[in-house]
Amino acid sequence: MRPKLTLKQIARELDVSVSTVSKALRDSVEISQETRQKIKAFAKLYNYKPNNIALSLKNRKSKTIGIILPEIVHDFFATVIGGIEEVANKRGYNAIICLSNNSFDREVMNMEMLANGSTDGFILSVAKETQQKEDYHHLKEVINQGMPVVLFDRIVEEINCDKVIIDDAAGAKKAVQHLLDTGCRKIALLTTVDYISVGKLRTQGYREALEQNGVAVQEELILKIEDVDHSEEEIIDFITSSDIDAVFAVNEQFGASAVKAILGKGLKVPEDVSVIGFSDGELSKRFIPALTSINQHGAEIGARAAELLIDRLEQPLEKEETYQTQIVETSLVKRDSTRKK
Amino acid sequence: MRPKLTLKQIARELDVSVSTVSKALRDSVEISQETRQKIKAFAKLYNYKPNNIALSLKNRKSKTIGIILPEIVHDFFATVIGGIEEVANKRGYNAIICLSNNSFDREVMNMEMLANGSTDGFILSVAKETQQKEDYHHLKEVINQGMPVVLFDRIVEEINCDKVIIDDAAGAKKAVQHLLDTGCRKIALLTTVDYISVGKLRTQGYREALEQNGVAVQEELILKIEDVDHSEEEIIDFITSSDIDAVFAVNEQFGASAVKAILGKGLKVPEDVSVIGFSDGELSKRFIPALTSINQHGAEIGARAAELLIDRLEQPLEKEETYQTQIVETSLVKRDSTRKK
DNA sequence: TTGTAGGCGTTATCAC
DNA sequence: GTGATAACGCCTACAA
Repeated sequence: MRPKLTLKQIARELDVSVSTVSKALRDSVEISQETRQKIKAFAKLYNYKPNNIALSLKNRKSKTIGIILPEIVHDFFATVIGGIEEVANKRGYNAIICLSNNSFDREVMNMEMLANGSTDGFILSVAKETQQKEDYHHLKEVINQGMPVVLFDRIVEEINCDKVIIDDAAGAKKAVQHLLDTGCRKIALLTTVDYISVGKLRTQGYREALEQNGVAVQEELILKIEDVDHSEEEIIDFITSSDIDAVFAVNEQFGASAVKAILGKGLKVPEDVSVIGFSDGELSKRFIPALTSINQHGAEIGARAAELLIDRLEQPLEKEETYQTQIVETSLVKRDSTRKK
Repeated sequence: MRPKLTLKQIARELDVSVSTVSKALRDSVEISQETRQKIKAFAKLYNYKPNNIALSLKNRKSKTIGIILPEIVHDFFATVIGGIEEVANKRGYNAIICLSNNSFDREVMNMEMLANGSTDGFILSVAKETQQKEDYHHLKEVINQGMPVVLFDRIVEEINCDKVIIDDAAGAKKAVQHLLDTGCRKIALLTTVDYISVGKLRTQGYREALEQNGVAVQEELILKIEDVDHSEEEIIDFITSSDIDAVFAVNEQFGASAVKAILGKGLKVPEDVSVIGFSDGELSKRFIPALTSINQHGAEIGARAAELLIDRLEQPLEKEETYQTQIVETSLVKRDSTRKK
């Protein structure tokens, strides 16, 4: 076992000073060609790599961005990570991911841990529990210490920072409009409880689309799901007892359950009932029938969030605090769970 | 904006020395009750948190474990992360995740970055490309430097370290046996190319099950899929032109595509053709029909890997190098894509 | 051309 | 009971 090589060891080995080694490795002209060659050869031979921790401490920056996510099983978050990593790596940063599992405490813990030097800034989507409690002291704290934060997807209006969101309401409108255009009138909405920002916005888009098309909103066609773990049962009960010709679901899981409920009722998709889900992930693509859905362009969101964050990090001085909110457009992906026009 | 508080600042503020502050905060009896109180109150008031980077540098350990995964869209890896985090947090460690995206270069980059002080050890599943190239110098390097590594799922036989695997071959046998027991005889296998260790093992289990039941293996019923991105087309072509009464797929995506192909052929699942997939994720659960599958117990794998790693980290001295390979048993989850006995 | 000294934030050791 | 000093690994003015 050979422990990691340090400058000091190289110096001792080659009988020069530590600073000579340091300079030589950074190709400083102060050092003679000869010594430089010798030192670099030695370092290469023994595969010297500077210690990141020491560098972070010295430079007071880690060239690392922290990503904190509520969960990871959803394709959406997985694609966002991809987008972040691509930009981050291109710009010389590394990304480390922590999960809050939708728990407020874990979110706070993770942030505190990473904020203590491990990370130069954050990209995060807040936990469900955090949105419920409306306790954002950890975000404020970090921002206050001068670490930039970029929120995405599940954002917090009242926090002053850069944000990347999708046009949730517009996306929902697009979905419902498509249902209306293909002849549906009794459109059910499967959504989350209101404290989830995106659920709320998508619900709003649903309402607007109906109203603008002169279709009355029927409150009994709206199902707000609280307990995601038992969403399927709830959805099946709801759909079995409702008279509908379409379903708009705020995520693809709910969409899949809706199809199951409809088929279970002996009806056909899309002939009798059309279905659209939000989030265009694996499930939508692989499902039978493949689900028409609203694509959130996760990679794009991640990429923009990363650009925004790194821009902030590298801006020499914080000029006028003009935080941006970038909006990524969603798009409708037509598949087999809705009718042709 | 108020930058992070340091010991030095507290010391200056309270007009004591840095070491006094340090000791007071760690409740050293050397310091008088009075000063201790005062300092702790101040620290609390201004929310002092020690700088992790400095601590890491000083202690030469980070209390952090690095997780490197080939991808994240698969539920399997997501559940493994959950298992790791739970154990890690319970034992006072944090976990940071990096993705290789199945690229050799990214895997190496990520390891080198994390190995430079950010992490005390690794838990990883190697990238597809790495298994193909059979280049494991980065693993050897890190182990050589005294950092423990635990491999799981896609492991490398020739690397000497702790491992956590599932009984891939036995799991596959279990699946195929179930198909045989429910009357299937012409069982197709949808697998990956051989350099993927788990694909190879599952293929082996398939063969053994057939042989032990006196059913001849028909090579033309085995499809080795190279390009996962176009797996669906390939699977549909294959199934359309094959005479089969069952499909065993080495992952749930392939299983879902198989069902689509079968239905497309005008046959029924499971009446005409049964389907079993490996990995019991969201897709299997939500699919219609819900897929019978082999559960890999990802959380259990993660938990064991973390225990193994932390044990190594905390073992005072490395006694006799007796690396373990722990095997987590899979289980068959019967759903609606296979017949009842 | 090379080396010395100081500092990033922390803690352990030893001196006062 | 308190403080100065050195060290973790690295970098950079400044001195020699």
